[in-house]
Amino acid sequence: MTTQTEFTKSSSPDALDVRSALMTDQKKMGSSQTVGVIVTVLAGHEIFCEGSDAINFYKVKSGVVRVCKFLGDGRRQIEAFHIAGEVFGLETATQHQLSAEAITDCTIISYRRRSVDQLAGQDRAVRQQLLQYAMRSLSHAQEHSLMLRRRGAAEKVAAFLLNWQGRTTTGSTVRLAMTRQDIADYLGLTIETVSRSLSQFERDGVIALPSIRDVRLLNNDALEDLAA
Amino acid sequence: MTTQTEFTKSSSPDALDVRSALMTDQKKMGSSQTVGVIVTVLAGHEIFCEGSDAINFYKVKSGVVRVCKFLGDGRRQIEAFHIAGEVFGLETATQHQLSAEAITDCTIISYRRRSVDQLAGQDRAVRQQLLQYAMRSLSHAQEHSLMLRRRGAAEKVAAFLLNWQGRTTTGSTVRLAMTRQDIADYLGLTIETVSRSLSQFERDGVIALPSIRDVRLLNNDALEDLAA
DNA sequence: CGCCGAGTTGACCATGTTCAAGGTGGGTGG
DNA sequence: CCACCCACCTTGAACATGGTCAACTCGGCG
Repeated sequence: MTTQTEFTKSSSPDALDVRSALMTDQKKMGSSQTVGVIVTVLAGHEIFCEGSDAINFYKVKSGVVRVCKFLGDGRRQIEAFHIAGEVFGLETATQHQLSAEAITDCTIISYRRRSVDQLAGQDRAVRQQLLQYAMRSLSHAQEHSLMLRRRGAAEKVAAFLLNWQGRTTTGSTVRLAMTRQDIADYLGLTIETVSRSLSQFERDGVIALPSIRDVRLLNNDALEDLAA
Repeated sequence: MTTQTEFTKSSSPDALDVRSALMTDQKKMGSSQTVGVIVTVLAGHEIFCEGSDAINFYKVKSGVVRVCKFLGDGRRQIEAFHIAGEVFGLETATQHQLSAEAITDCTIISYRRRSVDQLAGQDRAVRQQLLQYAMRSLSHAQEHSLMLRRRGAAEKVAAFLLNWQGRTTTGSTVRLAMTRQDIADYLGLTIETVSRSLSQFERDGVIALPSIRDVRLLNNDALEDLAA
C-alpha cells in the first residue's frame, strides 16, 4: 500500500470533493493536517478489516473494491462492490463492521474521519455531502436486502448483470471485475448456481460469454423480465 | 391520524431531541415554523407510502411500526420493525422508497425535513444526530442483509426472537407485536415455515407459547446456538 | 508440459415452498 | 350467553429449487 498526498486536480463532478474543501481548510486554519491522501492498493489486498479502528473512510478513484463480512463458518457475505466515485467504510462505530479489499488494482482516496468532521462544522457543502454519502450507502443496503429476498437464482443473477451494466458501461458488453465466487457471495448463492444461471442464459440466447470475464447482454428486455 | 403540536417534555435521553433544538431555533430565528409534531396512528394504518414526497421523517414515541416494500407480484418485504426511540423514513431521495405502517397503535413524532436541515446548518448537535440516525439505519440494513443470508429457517427465527427480546424486554417473555406473516416477510420465509419453526422450538422445549403473541424463551443458549 | 486456480456440469439430496385441510380465539350480533 | 364468524395460525403431503459433492474442462504461466 503506497501513499502520496493528494494534489492532482479532481475530474470528479461530485459536489463535495473533500480535497478542495481541505485546501480551503488549510488556508483558513493555517493547519497542515492532511484530510485526504491517495492510496494505491493492488488487486487482492486488504484496505481495512473488520474490527480495525474506523479512523478513515474512502472513496474509489479507480478500480473495484469489495466490502464484505466473514461469517463464523468460513462463508463470506459481500455487502457491495464499489466503483469509481463511490464512498465506503463510513461508519458510526469506532470500529469497522466490515472488511474491504481491492478486487482489481485500485487507487482510492483515504479521508481522515476526524478531520472531515472538523470541516463539516464549518462547511455546509462538506456536511451535506457526508450525509449524502451515508444515505447512498443506506439506499444501497436496502436494495441489497431486496435483492437477497428475490425468489429465483436466475432472477438474482439477471438483476446483478443489469445493475452492473448500468453502473459500468453504456454498451452491451459488461466486464466483470469479480470472480463467480464474488458474485455468489454477493447474491447469497453458491458458485455452482451462478455458473449454471449464466450457462442457461447463454443457452437461451439472452447473453453471450466471449470470455470468462466478459458478458455481452443480447436481450436486456428478457433479462429485465427475469429480474422481475 | 390526529396531530397536535409537540409541547410535552421529552423523557428521551437522546442527544439531539430535535424538538428542543426547535425551540432554540424559534427563539433565534423568530420563526414560527413547526419542526416536529406528535402524531397518533391507529394499528394497521399507513404513515407514509412508497412514492409519496419525503417531506417528513419520523421517530417512534410508542408502539411498533413496520417499514416495508410491496413487490410487483403481491409479495411484501419488511425492511424493519421500529420501536420507541427509533427513527425511520429518513431518505435522500425526494420520494419515499418504502412504506411505513403502524403495527400497533402508535404515537410518533413527525419532523419536517426542510426545517431540520435548516437547523443542522446552525446546530452541531442536530447535525451529528442526523448523521447518527442515518448511520444507525445503515447499520440495521446491513445486519438485515446478513440475516437474510442465513442458511436455515430455524436459524433466522431464532435470531429474530433473540433480537426482539433484546430490544423490547429484559425478561424472558417476549410479546410479539407483529403477525406471523410480518415475521415471515421480514425474514424472507413463508408464514408456514415460521410457524413450523416456532412449533419445533416448542417441542424441543426451547420456547413456550403461552399465547399466540407471547413467546417465553426458556433456553437462550440453545437459541443462540441455533442462530449461530 | 504439467500444474493450478477458476469455472462448468451432472447426480443426488436437503430444505423450504406450495397447496390444501383443519384448528383456535377474540369479537359481534342475535 | 351462546353461536357464529373471521382472521390468524397450524399441520400435513407433494413438489421444486438450490446446495452439496464429485468429476471434468479451460486457460494462463512457470
